[in-house]
Amino acid sequence: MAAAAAVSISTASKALNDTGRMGSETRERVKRIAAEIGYRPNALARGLLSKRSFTIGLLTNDTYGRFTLPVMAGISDALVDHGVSVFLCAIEDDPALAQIHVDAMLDKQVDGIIATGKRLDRRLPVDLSNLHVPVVYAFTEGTQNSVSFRSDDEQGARLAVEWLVKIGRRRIAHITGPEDFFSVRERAGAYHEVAGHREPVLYGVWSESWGHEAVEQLWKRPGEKPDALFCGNDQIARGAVDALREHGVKVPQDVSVIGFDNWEIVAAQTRPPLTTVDMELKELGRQAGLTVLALAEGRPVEPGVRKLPCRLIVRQSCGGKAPTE
Amino acid sequence: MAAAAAVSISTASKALNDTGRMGSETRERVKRIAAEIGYRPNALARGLLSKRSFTIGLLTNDTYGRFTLPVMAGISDALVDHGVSVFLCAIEDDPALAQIHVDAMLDKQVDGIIATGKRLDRRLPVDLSNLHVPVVYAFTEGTQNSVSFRSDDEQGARLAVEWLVKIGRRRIAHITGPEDFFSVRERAGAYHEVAGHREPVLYGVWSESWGHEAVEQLWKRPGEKPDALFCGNDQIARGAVDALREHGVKVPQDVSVIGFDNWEIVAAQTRPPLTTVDMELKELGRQAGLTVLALAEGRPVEPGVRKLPCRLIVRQSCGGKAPTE
DNA sequence: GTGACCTGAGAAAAGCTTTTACCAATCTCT
DNA sequence: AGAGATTGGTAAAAGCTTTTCTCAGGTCAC
Repeated sequence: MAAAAAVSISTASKALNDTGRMGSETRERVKRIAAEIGYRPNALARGLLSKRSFTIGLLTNDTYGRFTLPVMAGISDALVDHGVSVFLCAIEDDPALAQIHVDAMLDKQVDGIIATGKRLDRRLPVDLSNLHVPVVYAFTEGTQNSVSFRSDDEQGARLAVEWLVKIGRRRIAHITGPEDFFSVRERAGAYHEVAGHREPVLYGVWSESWGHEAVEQLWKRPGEKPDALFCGNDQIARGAVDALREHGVKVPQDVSVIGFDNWEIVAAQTRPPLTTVDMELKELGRQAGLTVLALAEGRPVEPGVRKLPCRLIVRQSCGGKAPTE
Repeated sequence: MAAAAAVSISTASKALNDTGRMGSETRERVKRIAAEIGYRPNALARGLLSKRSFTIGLLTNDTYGRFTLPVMAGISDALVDHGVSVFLCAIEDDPALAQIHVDAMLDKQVDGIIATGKRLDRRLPVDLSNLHVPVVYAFTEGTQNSVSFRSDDEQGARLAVEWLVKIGRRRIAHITGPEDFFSVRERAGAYHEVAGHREPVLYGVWSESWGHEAVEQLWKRPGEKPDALFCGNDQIARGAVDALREHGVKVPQDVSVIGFDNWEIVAAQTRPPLTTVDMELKELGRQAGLTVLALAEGRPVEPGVRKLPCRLIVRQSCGGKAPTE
C-alpha cells in the first residue's frame, strides 16, 4: 500500500491484517492512514498468493431466469458475507459457449463452480466432472459422486394434494406437463399416492393454453366433474382458472385450483391469486453456495443428492384457511 | 508454466504469446507441450501485471430480472468474445449491500462497471461517479458526464399508436402505469401527439388488475367505446384483454389491444397473443458492454444519453398484417 | 582471422500482497 | 552488569506472468 504511511510494506500488511507483532500505536496509525487514503488491497495479488480468488462461477442454461434468478439470489446472499463474488454465465445449451465460459472462469481461478439449469433431469452441455475446482449442482442433474441440490417435488406434490384433501376435496384431477420430465412423474406419483386413482392424470405441456384445454377436456366428459385441480405449474393453473371462469365454474367455491412453482408474476396475478407450491429456490441457492464454499476451503462434504422441502403458499384459489404457523 | 517443457520460463511465455525471438521449432514444441498438459495461464497473475482483469461488474436492483436478464444476456454476448467475464450483483435497493458489492468488485480490479435498473428515472442507491474505473449506465439514470443507454420510449409509443392508426383504429385509449414514471409520461406524450386527444389517458399501476379495472371504467362510461387500447405494459394489456372478453368484446375484431415490453411470458401467453413493443434490451446490453470495454481500453467515448429504438412485435391482438420486412 | 552483427535463449524485474525469517534495541532477572 | 528474553519493526521470498535486458555462440564480411 502507500507505504507512504512512513512504514515498511510488511508492517503495513501486518497492521491491516492484525497479524504479527508491533506497537499498538503503530498499528492504529497505519490503519487510520489506510482508511484516510481509502486503501484497499488488491484481491488479484492476494489471490495469487493464497490460491483463493473469492470468486465462484454460476453456470446456467435457463435463459428465462425463472429458476436461475432465485437460485442466484440465494447464492449471492449466502456468499456476499464471505467476500465472494459470482460470475454469471448464461450458456444457452451451446456446448461450445459453455466451454468458453468454463475456461474463462478457470483462467480466472474461480474457487468453485455451481451448475444450475431449468430441469432436474438434464445435464448441462459441458463436462464438469474432472475439474480441479469443486463443482456443485443445483436444480440440475449432477455427476457420480458429486454434490447436488434439488427440490423435493414428491413432498411438494404431497403437500398440495394433502391440502386439497384437508379442505374437503375428493375428486382431485391432476393436469401437468410432459411425462418425460422427471419432476412430472414424481409429482404424479405423489398425487396418486395421496389422492388415490379416482381421476386420471392429464399430461401436456407447460403452458396456459394446455391448462385451458385440459379443463375443456375434463368438462366435456360426461359424469361428475372434479372438485379440485392440482396443476403441474402455475401457468397451467392459470389457464385452468381462466377456462373454469368461462365455464361459469367458480374458483374456489366450486373448484379448488392449486399450482406449482410460485412464480409470482403468474401466481399472484391470477384471479383469484393461486395457492401454490414454492420450491424454495433461494434457500436451495443459499445451500449450494455454502457448500461450494466449504469444498473450496477443503472442508469435507458428503457427496449425494440433497432434497430440499417445498413449502405451500396459501392464497385464494383453493378456499380453506391459511395454516396457523 | 511447467517449465518442465525443458525450457526457461520466459521462453515459454514468449512462445505462447508469439512474441520475442526464438527458433520456430522451439516455439512449436513449447506450444505443443502446453496443449498436451492443458496449460492455461493464470489470469490473476496476468491481470496483476497488465492492469486488466478482463472482468466487469453488473450492478442491478431489478430482482425480478425482467429487465436485467436481457441486458445481461446482451452484455455477456458482446464481451465473451473479448474474454471478459461478468460479476452479477443484485442489490435490492439496499445502499449498504450495494456498497459491499461495489467494494468487492473494485478489490477484484474489475475493468468497469455497468449499472442497470428497472426504471429509467431512478438512480441506483450507490454513488458510482468518482470511481477509478469506467461506469456505464443501462436502463437506469446516469450521472453528469456519464454514458448511459436507454430505450426510446417515445419512439416506441409512437410505433404502437401509428400501427393502430394504420390498421384503421380511430378511438384509441391509453391505459398505463403511474404518472410519476418518466417512461409513462413519455409514452403518453407520444400517444397524445399521434392519436390526438380524443380519449383520456388512464393512469394506474403496472398490474393486470389495473388493466382489468380500467376497461371496466371505460365500458361503464356512456357513449362510444374505444376501438383500440394502447397499454403501458403487457400486464395491463393482458388484464384489459381479459376484461374485454368478459364484456363479450372480441379482440382483435372489435377492439385492438397493444402492449409494451414484449415480456414473452405475458405477451405470448395472452389469448390472443399480444402485439407489443420490444425495448430491445439485449441490444442495449450489447452496446453497454462494448462501451464499457472501450472505456476500459482507454478509447474515447462521448458522454451522453443514447436512446435505442424500440421494435414493434406483431402478434394477433391488433389484427392487421405483420409488416413485410 | 577478427571485428560487427545476428540469433536463440535465459536472467531479472515488475506487478501487489502475505508470510517467514531476521535483526537491533530494549527489558528482565540474578 | 551481563546473559537471555522480549519487542518492534524490516528484508526477503513466494505466487505467476510478461517484458526488457543481457549474453553466449555463431555468421558474415573484409
